[in-house]
Amino acid sequence: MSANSRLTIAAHALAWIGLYQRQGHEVATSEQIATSANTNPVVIRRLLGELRRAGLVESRRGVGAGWSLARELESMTLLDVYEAVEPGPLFAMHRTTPDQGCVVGYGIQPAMQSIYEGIEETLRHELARVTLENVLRDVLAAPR
Amino acid sequence: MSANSRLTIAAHALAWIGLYQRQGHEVATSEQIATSANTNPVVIRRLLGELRRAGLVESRRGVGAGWSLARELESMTLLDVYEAVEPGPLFAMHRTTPDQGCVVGYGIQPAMQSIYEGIEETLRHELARVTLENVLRDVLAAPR
DNA sequence: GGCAGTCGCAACTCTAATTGTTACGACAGG
DNA sequence: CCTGTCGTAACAATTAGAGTTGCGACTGCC
Repeated sequence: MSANSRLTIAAHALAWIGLYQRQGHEVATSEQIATSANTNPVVIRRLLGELRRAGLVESRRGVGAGWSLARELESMTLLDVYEAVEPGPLFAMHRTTPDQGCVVGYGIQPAMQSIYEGIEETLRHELARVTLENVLRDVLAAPR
Repeated sequence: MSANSRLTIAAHALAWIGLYQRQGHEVATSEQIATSANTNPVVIRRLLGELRRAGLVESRRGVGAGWSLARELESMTLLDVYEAVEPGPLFAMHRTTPDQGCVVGYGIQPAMQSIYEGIEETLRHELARVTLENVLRDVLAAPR
């Protein structure tokens, strides 16, 4: 599983913007964030675009353009970020419909679906317990 | 996320073998299971091979060959299956190392790592609560 | 009004993982 | 020896994500 660093990069970007603003700057550019995350500015803009749609950040255009937080880091959780950047469910069903003439083939999808839903609900709960403020604090607490 | 139906297919196969054995048969072939799951027998053999390494199933070769359960369905949980068939962690880090000269780039990976570990631990707990016997019961309970 | 810096977005390539397919040797019972 | 099935390797097909390039849109400043 998981060739999927979207949540990590999104948290990185938010922590970076938050810290930068606390240092007195108004906006951060996708270029600066991309340098810190060691990736391409367009990748950052795409992710931040999804976060903007979710109401977590804002962007300005024109000269002195860039990104800023739409809310305090304390009020954002990893669940907000997860829902903004992760499209699909955690576990997938069969990619082709199983044999509906077989008892197992017929019943397996509803069975797994409801099991998976319960698990994803628990995952959401866990993600909701971590705020981006927590993340930034942990980041700054790393020993040098 | 998730172009990943391995856990689903593995659970399907185990439920199928379990039910087939309860109907009095000794072994199930990868061909039969593949028909029920609507996929290729080699895909099933590969998955069951991983489950065999984990001690969940056994295989016979020669004439009358096939697969059978190594333990009762009640004693297998989705966690056993998950660990047998899913290689990596749920969430990935950056694919390239972030800028170690930046405070955020330096601290983000340990921070996210420890958060993710806690979340995966919770996920494991949830998966361990569901036995394959539960799955088979749910499968058979599907309304026709 | 023109210039410069940055976002917005589309289109494309590159890479990696999973799945599907084909092929063939190994094995065991009749 | 023949047959059916596993074991496994090799390769193609599919998909998702990440990376790149290009260019129009926007806005503050000169």
